[in-house]
Amino acid sequence: MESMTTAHRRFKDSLYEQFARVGKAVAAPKRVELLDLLGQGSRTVEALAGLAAISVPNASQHLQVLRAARLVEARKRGLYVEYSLADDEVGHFVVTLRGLAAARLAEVEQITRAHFDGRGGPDAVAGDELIGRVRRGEVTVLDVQPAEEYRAGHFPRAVSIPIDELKARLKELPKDREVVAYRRGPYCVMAVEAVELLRQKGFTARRMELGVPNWRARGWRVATVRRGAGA
Amino acid sequence: MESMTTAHRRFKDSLYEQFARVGKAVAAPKRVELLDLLGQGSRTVEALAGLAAISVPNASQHLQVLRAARLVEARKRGLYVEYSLADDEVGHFVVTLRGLAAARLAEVEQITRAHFDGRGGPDAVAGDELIGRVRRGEVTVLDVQPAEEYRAGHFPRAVSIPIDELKARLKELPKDREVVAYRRGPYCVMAVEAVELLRQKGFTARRMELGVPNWRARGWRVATVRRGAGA
DNA sequence: TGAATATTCAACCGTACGCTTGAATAATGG
DNA sequence: CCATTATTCAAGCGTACGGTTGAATATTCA
Repeated sequence: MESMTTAHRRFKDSLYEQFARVGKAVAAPKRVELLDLLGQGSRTVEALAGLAAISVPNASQHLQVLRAARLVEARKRGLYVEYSLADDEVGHFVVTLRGLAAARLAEVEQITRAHFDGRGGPDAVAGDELIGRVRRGEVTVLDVQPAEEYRAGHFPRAVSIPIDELKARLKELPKDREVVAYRRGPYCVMAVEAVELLRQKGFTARRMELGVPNWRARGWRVATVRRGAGA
Repeated sequence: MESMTTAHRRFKDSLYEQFARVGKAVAAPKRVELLDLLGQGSRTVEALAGLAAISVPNASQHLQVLRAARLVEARKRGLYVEYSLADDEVGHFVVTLRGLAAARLAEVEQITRAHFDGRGGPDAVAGDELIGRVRRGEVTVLDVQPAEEYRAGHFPRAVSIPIDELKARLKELPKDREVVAYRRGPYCVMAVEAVELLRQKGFTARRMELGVPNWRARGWRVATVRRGAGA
């Protein structure tokens, strides 16, 4: 019943060895962080080292590991070396990875909750107080979930820009209004990143406390029409 | 500009440490293979060890690593321990992982090509000879790509069953006819697995030589209608 | 109770990994 | 040409990992 020739075994072994190459690439926390940062755009080694809070040589060799796995590409620009994701698919993979971790590892929620509980919630804004300000046009609500999830239901008047497209579509957001980002679930990992990115780019940004399912639980209206945001 | 408090650093570090937990889980080739096998259904430790060609204790501790990362679950059934994927999302993640490796690592294609070139192609069937036999109803053509890719274009009269649903939907395939599976691209990793699974289950199965893009290049008709296969 | 069996535990070995440190290698600018 | 700067190379250190081997732990069945 089993056609388990040794040739077939060798074939499988070398195949899975390749698959594990990309697994190894995301086996180190700092490398995942680097991929995440690169998902927001190309950066130099020094910049990445600073953002990830590691030494420059350390960042360099992490990047070389990622390059060996073909997940990032290096391009020499003058005195600097600019690293970038090798492919959009890499970004999607990292998103999938984070999503799986968030879905399966209770620790992720626990850690995020502890962090924001400790700091009270200086950048968290309750949906209740928000809904009125949105009506008055004082604030832009940003949905950073994947487009499908947005379509399944979102905050009234929210603009949909998935987290991995945010960098490229920043110009769609008005700079003069505060931006409130949200993501599904009580621990909004993506929203945190979105807020950080927005602040880096000069926006006034906060994150929303609760996600879509919670609104439903509260009986809020959940729109299904797509609005704002072009391209 | 950077609100890089040490608290925030610690938060990020512990968060990415969690993400890397699932990275570490797929950093070993044999663990990826085990996940792949479990994607086809629950199995005992001994069965997995046999299929992956490793010792039972080795399989056991690999499975414990996967269990620590919450990717698999163990359920005691009598004298055996039955392992299974903890969630469908895990299966999707593995598919994404394989897909990324296949897309980015030329070695994957090279290895697969070398394997099937060496063995001639005993289980490979050319699309040319196939198209007539399909018309005559002598053979079932199986599209194991994700449903979206199927919708984007597929072999005439092909039945769509994504590889990760194949196990559950086997009964949709007629057992009396030969099954020819295919996947996009010249190296059909998924197709190979599908063929193996089908043969295990008593089907007569082969894989198709070329994928959708190649048909287009050859000017074949590529249908867009969904046919066959229910739920 | 006791034999049989599936799985896990525990100790061990060689290697690879992540990180640091200090020197070497490009590329730019005076 | 030399100083400067960004990056990489190279060596070293402690730890963790993948795998083997043999014993210990359940659970079933007689």
